[in-house]
Amino acid sequence: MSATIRDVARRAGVGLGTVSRVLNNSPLVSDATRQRVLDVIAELDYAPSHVARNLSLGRTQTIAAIAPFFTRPSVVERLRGAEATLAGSPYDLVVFNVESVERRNSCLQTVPRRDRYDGLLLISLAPQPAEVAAMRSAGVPVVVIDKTVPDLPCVTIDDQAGGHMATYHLINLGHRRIAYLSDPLRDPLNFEFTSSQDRYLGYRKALANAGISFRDDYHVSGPHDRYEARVLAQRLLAMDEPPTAIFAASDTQAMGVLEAARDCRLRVPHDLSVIGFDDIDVAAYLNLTTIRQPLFETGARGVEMLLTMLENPDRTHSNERLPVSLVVRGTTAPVAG
Amino acid sequence: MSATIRDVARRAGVGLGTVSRVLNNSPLVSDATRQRVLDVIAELDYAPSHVARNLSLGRTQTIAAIAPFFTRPSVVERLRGAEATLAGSPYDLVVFNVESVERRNSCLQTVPRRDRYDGLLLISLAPQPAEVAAMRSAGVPVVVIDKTVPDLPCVTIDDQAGGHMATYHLINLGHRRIAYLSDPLRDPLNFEFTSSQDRYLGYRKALANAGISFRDDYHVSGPHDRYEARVLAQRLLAMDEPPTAIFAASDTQAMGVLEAARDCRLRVPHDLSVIGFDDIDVAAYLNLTTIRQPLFETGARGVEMLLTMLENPDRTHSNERLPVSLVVRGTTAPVAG
DNA sequence: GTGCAAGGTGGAACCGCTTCCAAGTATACC
DNA sequence: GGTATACTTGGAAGCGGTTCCACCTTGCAC
Repeated sequence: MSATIRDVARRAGVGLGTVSRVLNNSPLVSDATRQRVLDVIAELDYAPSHVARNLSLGRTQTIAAIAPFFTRPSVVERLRGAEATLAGSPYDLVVFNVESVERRNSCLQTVPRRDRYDGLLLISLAPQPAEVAAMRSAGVPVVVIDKTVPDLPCVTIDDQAGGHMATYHLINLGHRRIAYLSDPLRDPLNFEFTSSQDRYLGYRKALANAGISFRDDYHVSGPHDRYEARVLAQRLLAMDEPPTAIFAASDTQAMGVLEAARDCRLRVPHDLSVIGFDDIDVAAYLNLTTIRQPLFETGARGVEMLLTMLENPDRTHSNERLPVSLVVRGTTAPVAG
Repeated sequence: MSATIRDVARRAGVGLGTVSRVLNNSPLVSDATRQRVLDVIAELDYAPSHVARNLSLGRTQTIAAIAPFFTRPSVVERLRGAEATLAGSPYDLVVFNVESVERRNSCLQTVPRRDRYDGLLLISLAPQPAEVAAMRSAGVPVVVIDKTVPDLPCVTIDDQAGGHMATYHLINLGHRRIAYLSDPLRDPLNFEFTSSQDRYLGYRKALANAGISFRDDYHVSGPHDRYEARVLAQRLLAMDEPPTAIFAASDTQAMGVLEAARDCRLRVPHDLSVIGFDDIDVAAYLNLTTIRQPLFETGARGVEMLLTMLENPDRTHSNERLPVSLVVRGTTAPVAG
């Protein structure tokens, strides 16, 4: 079908090794020979076989990314950061979308294979110790994004600080009855705590610092979903003593809260303050006050770390924590007198 | 490092060919031998090298997808459909995100290589004739999603019917002053017409059928972006004789229209009817009337077509057009008396 | 003129798998 | 017992690269 290195060698009247050296920019070729080989390559429209080269070199030039719920804006943005960073490298990015525990398990079990991928990016997915051990013994470099996993380099944000920041902002506005609406603190997909848990801790800490006692009934949680959040928020707003502000663990859930406020004919922010988390694209559109986390950057940084690990296998990598910031928009205001 | 087929053969006391036959479920192995080999494979925790097998078989087991603007909900949903369908196959999905003309060109030039990908999925991206020719001569099977390209199998929706449907819905509600807000009808990324163009034709046709004369100043276009759409809509609403209904070529742009309506203190749908296109996730949240197109399904269907092309290289594939439907929600209403 | 380092070069061996052919071993049938 | 038939089986060759070693030139110092 297509030309091989042998065709080039024959045509150029040189040996296989010489063509290979030209291809790999080895200095051990005379200029004249190099030019001749280059000419033949152009003439034959020859391109070296990626697969053959990889077999010979014992690599795949491919990085796998496993991420839950593709469609979540936060995940997409992280993926976008990863893709953008990889675009400047010779690596391909193959993606796996996880939407069930079965698929999570099968991906985590089958994907980390040294002969298939040179590196693995785990987005918002925390492997269990046994799975970490399997990855290690498979020899696949792994970087985790948006989760902290023992023995694995991680890129995270300071969820606790974010939770504190959000709550503190509300307290500063005079709110005392502040609810927290989140995902379940334990994540069925990961058998471990979610970032909602850390944001919760920040929330608790901010309350405590301000001398506001925590009310159990002001914390509600349910699936990461706008509709679920709406129902939860409706429940909060129907209480005898409803909160004057709601901190949602994600912008998506904050959207559900806004919807519930509308259902109850509450004006935001006059009757109810709402703050989200993530600063996804729509947050600006909704004029939603939120905690911004650098989504794109975590994806990009994760890939950077992975790439340096590939170049330098023995260097160990520590965790990195990217900063969050408060973005004040129009859904939070001083508590109504 | 890891065990090879030779290790297995030696250990099981059989030949290379026999192990290979066991791996490939060839019936030409006695049960006793097969079991022995299987035992050794389990014992050695052997897994055949993907790369080596691919080199030998002359394939890559990889499909590339090139898509513009990852972050657009419609693109993500298509990608999700593609990934989900591929998950049941032995193929990997590698993704390329295109956000500039340069990257578009470089992707379209470098990705279609037979030795790198077994198949190519083009999402909302239309190659030019020269590029199509290059793909053909490279021998890479290609399926196009959301664009119609001569000589290439395509999965599309009936944009013109959708445009007609949206406009007809508004006319039915008594609207006569109906504006159309869209992307530029010509797409800089694709050097060709966009789906906005076909929706535009449907819009024009519906107007004509109803005996409503087309007004040039009721058609505005700009980049596919909420903010741009907002500005465009503001301009429409500031006209001496503003439209009573706006048909936006995408839900994302419809969001900008809603925003502009809010800016102008217009109540939707009482003062202004708004209809979108796509039925992305947020549409339901915004209670947006829209034209639903099967995004996930186009991705899935595109992959299915590609897979059958891979199995059966000589069968030619025709284009497929998936149906759209009107989803009436709360942003359209009879024109105010 | 000889010796030697350094620059160029060819090609066998190898990466790990599949495939195909030759050959061995039963079994069946006459 | 001989031979045709059907299973099994081993392993060389090939997929298309890279690498390493041996070998050949040069050029330069002595």
